[in-house]
Amino acid sequence: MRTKSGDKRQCILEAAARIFAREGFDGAKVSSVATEGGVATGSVYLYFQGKEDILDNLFRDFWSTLQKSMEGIVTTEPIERIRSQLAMFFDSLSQDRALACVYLRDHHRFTDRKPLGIEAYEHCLEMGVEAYRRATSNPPDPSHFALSLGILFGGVRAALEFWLNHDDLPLETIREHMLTMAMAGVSALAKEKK
Amino acid sequence: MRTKSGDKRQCILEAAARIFAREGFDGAKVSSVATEGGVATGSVYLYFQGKEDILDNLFRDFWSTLQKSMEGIVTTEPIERIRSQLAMFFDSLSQDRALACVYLRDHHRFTDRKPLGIEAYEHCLEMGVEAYRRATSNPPDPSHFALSLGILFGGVRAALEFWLNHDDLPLETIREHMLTMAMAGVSALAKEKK
Amino acid sequence: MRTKSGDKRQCILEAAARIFAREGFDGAKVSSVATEGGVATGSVYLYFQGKEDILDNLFRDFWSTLQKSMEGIVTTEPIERIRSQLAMFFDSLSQDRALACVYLRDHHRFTDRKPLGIEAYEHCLEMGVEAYRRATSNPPDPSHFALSLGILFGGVRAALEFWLNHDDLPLETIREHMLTMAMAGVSALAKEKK
Amino acid sequence: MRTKSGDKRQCILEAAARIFAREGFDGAKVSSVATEGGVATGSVYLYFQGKEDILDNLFRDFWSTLQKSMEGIVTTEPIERIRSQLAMFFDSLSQDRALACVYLRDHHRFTDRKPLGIEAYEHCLEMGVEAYRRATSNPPDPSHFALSLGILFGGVRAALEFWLNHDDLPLETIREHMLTMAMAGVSALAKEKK
DNA sequence: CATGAATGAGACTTCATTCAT
DNA sequence: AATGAATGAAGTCTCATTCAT
Repeated sequence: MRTKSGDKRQCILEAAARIFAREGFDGAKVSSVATEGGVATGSVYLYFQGKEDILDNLFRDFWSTLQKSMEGIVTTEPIERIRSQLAMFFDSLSQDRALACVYLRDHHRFTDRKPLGIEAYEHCLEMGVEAYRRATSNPPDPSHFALSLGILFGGVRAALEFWLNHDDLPLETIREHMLTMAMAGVSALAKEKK
Repeated sequence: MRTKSGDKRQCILEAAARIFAREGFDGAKVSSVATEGGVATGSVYLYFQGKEDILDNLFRDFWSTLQKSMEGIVTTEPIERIRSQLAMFFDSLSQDRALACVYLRDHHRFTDRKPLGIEAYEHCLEMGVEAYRRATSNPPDPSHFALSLGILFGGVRAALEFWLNHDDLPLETIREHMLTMAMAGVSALAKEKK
Repeated sequence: MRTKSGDKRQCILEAAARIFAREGFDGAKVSSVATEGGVATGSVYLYFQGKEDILDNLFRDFWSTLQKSMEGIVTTEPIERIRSQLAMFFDSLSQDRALACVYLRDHHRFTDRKPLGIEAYEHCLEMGVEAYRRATSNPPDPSHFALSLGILFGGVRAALEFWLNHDDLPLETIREHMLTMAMAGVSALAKEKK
Repeated sequence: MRTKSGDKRQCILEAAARIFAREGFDGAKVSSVATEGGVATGSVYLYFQGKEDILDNLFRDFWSTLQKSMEGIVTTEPIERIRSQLAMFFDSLSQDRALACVYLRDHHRFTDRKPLGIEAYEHCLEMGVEAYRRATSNPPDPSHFALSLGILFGGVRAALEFWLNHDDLPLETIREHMLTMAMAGVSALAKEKK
């Protein structure tokens, strides 16, 4: 209860990110989250349905923010759009170490269980696919798009993992490195498809 | 005297892979693993120290096998070696759906806690770095190598995840797609470094 | 908010004494203690670290009480002090059948593992040794004191065991009998030392 | 299987004494006993009904031996007989540290559960009571005898406990000390009764 | 007789969730 | 709304005993 009740929800969310990052979702105790958030255990259940719901909200908020950012991309040049999207995904996570940690470790949790998951997530995916579709002038095969995107984002995630586990390279370097590789991959496909 | 059948150990290991794949490591019950393996709960502890030890062994075996395969690569051409390594990694996992599932979800478990983890794993990493070093003729910066490799393998993992979650693309297609993108990334870096 | 009632702690402690008395420490189930105490199993762990901690607290409380009683002894006559101490030890235990039972059976548990155990226990010992020292005017040999005291208390314990196992003699009789024998032993030594 | 099969039983018994002494009866694993005895786990069950039966046999053998010794006492002088009996009890146990340890810690186990316990034990008790009866010329009150004997043996046990836990006094000293105190107690009662 | 792998019941403990205050 | 004590279901691991060899 360190601030006015309005952002207690936020406190819990942030505390959860830190605790989940440190202990893993399964290893985290609701009571630890509460303590870290300066709140009583029971209060957590005033704002969330349960432990799982906290994680869902963490992800929902993340994708929501990301969606808004993505919608701000102005370039219409497809390749450039993809690049921006990857960069934004990278930047969103690299801004919050704890969240990144949780996302990289546990994102399968919401991916797996909810094929029809979070709305914002779906939107982001669509934007990605859309950009991808236009980057290649070929007959659309949605599966291929999804696969390519998946691989690209896999690369971004790996870059972020590297960032979390090593201290020897500056964030900016990692980012550029990743983008270089990713865009090379995109180009390769764009060319191949022709 | 009944002899400790090595085959029972294997049963447990395989059962564990299936159960871990379905329930996640934390969600999996040792008793479920035992049942799935056609063994009494207590027997699990004859072959493994505990739940965690099963996972470790699963990974150890995986890397061990992979290491042997990798050592069989004959090409000396660096780029070609990298390609082979990525392919082998992909192939090892795509051969065993359950194991792939576990690996993709929980590999951070052994990565995180044991920087100096499994020997075979270290060897594989070294081979990767070595190939990478020779693929670029520049002054060696180990960090960059590790980063690049990490990104590449992140891509492979993502491709495998796609395979696990979708049924619409044949494995072979996914594999080629992934390799194309990965090798494009490698080339881009090789060129850039010059 | 329900407040951690100190009375619940006491309930558990008393229940534990009864259960430990009946089943022995190793044979006792935490769940039985909880049930006997009218509490949920998990609640036991709100008040105690674990099963062992309950026993420790049982003993700690016992020695604590005994220490306070002993400090109330006013006689300065050494022989009389010893008599009072033995009587008090006897009386403390004979007041609580269950505790006596536990003590007589399991006191080695805390004696063995904690040479530097409970503070109150140490104090009681010191008081005993001190009285003993003054009862004999000879050059002090701490080991002999400890041995003599040990034997005396062994006798008290045996008397209490008799009380627990037989119903044919009134407590008071047992007490006097024991004190008579004990004090005879003390006198014999006091004389011998001259 | 370190010796010819005949004394395998004895091996197990001795191993059990050592293990029980170290770990306590409840803490001891049958498999540890087997290992310590140079025997397979299963073999233990060829010679004994189960864990408990080993303890029973340990005690049975002890009392059996003691009984034989006691029957060899020649003095007819009652006081002297009591002294000899106490001494014999002390000597029997002080000859085998492990057994003493077990006896002192766990003798309640067979005392408690078997009021009509081991035959040899009963005989020893009778001999004690008989000597005691004759040491006092009063109308017999069996309960008093049993109580007095109990107290005396409690003293002996305490002396042995001291011996096990301290190294600073020679066994002989402890023995004499104990006997002096015990006999003083006996005399006191003999006198009082008149 | 001997072996020791296999069994499975059962114990301790944890922790998500509830609810009295 | 807030609290945190209380709950009790459930999971990991142990170990006495059995039994196939």
